[in-house]
Amino acid sequence: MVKEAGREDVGVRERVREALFKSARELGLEIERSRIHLERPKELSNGDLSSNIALLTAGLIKSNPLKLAERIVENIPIDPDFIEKVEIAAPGFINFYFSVKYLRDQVLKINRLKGSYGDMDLGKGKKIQIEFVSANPTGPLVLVSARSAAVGNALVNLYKKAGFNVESEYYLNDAGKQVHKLGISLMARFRQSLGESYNFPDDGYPGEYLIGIARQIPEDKGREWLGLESDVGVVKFVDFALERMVESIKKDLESFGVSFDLFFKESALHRSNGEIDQALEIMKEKGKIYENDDALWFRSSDFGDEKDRVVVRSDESPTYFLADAAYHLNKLRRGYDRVIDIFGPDHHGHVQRLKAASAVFGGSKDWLEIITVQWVRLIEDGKEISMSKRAGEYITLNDLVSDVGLDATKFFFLMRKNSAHMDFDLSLARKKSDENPVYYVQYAHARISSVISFAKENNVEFPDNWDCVELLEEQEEMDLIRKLVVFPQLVEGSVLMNDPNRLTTYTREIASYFHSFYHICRIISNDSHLSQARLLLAEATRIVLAESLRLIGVSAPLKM
RNA sequence: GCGCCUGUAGCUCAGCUGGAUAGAGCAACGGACUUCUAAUCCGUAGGUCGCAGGUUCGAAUCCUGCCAGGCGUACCA
Repeated sequence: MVKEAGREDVGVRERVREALFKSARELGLEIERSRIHLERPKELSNGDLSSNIALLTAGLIKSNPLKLAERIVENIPIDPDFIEKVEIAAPGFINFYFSVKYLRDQVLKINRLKGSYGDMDLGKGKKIQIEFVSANPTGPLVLVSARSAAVGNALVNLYKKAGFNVESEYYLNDAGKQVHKLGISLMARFRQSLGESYNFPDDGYPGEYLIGIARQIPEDKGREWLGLESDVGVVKFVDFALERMVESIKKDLESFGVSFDLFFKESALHRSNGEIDQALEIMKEKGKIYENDDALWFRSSDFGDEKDRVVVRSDESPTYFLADAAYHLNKLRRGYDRVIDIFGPDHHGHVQRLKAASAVFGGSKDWLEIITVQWVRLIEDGKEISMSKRAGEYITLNDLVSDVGLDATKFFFLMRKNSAHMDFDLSLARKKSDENPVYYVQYAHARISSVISFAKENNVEFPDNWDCVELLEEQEEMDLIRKLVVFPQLVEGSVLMNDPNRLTTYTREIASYFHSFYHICRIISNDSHLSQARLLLAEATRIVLAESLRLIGVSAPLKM
């Protein structure tokens, strides 16, 4: 029932599209429904929805677009309670205006549906997995990972709202050379902690966090590990380091408000006759493997990759790529209808080869979608903060959150589209003032909450009879409602584009429209019916704002 | 060299997958609080949408070629 209502909102375009389609067909115009494009004009004076159907088709029947538009409009079957006015504008647009009744009804609908407003069934329960962050557990989470975390988390929320059955996952690279280096680095730190003058390995991880972890190793244990044969001993250090690193990454993500259904360990794929072997076997069966220079190569270039990729090295060890391919074989077997990977920019070279592997394993063309989130630069007082991962000097997720706060961090990351390189302005994010867009939006929510409690104190209650919305007629009221009713489309659009940034922009617009309304229209006044009507509108705004913020993972404070 | 991303107001960025007069925030300037939160509102100013072609009724958006920046281009992950 609730879902139906949400779908109907997205179906607004569908209703208009259908009317256009029927009218056009009456005129003998054969046009595919899907080609009838409806958009929201920038200028309110151009209506709430606009169609370019006449412009598109006039050429086909050698007619003037304006005249054709007129004919289409003449006998268009549309409910006047829904669309009040249909106008034609040069050079041939057909503009639709929502009726005032329709808009007022939406205020009531939002009040009725509350947080479920905008829920929809786009996904039809399809099972979809979103994998993100997946940073190597060889150090604390850095800025790009933080950005991926913010984006991934928001997408999980959005897909759920859109009716998908979503699982979130973190792929843990707990095998391979980098992890080995981590162990060696920890061993070095441990030796140093014993007072040995031990040279730290050149290609080790020099960050201070390993010094801290080294201190946690009980001295007798550590000495025992050093006494073991070097291969076996290093593994002890690897395991210790991994356990602590994973623990701290999980903790950091949790305090960032991001959780995962599963942390999938790469090592699970490496067991004998495990998925890595099977993945290779399938590639061989499909004839996509050949040998060269003692190594095994995968013909990813058959699928649009720049060149073929090594899957088994000449020393017979599997590459990272083969493990990653095997991981996707595993995902495929788990029966997801779709899988989304969120990559950092340093991994974009992997996109084609992974898609190639998925195709070989039998995944359909759209089964695997890869989103690339771009780099983040930190700016302070107008200058870039330089970081060196090599030297172990960098700002972590934790540093950032404790500096500017949880909400500002997420909000800032989600203000940009994924594919845009972003400058994170620390000085601005830090400011708890009107200059900071997060507080602008949160302030609107706090303000509404405050008005609602003020209303209660003054015995203005939410009405049982909702007829009072008929008193809503001011320009600011209508403009605000028009903004609110777009919410379901925003949810849908964010999902289709795999980018939550629109929603963030939207929260700023809602806040702005509300503030204007607030200044022009006194909410709690001597007119009790009008007060109730405006209270309903304020509450509807609060609901949409709170739900939008929830989706992007930002809190909606009652007071500020 | 090749591939991916980016180039829009002084700064940071939107621009709804081709629409109508290109929009916000910050910074600048001028106004608005004895009444529900001034962390707010209203107004002014600010543009060759990197450059050049092309596609069409119509281009910031699509195509081609340049220019600039970032990243990738390992039998590392």
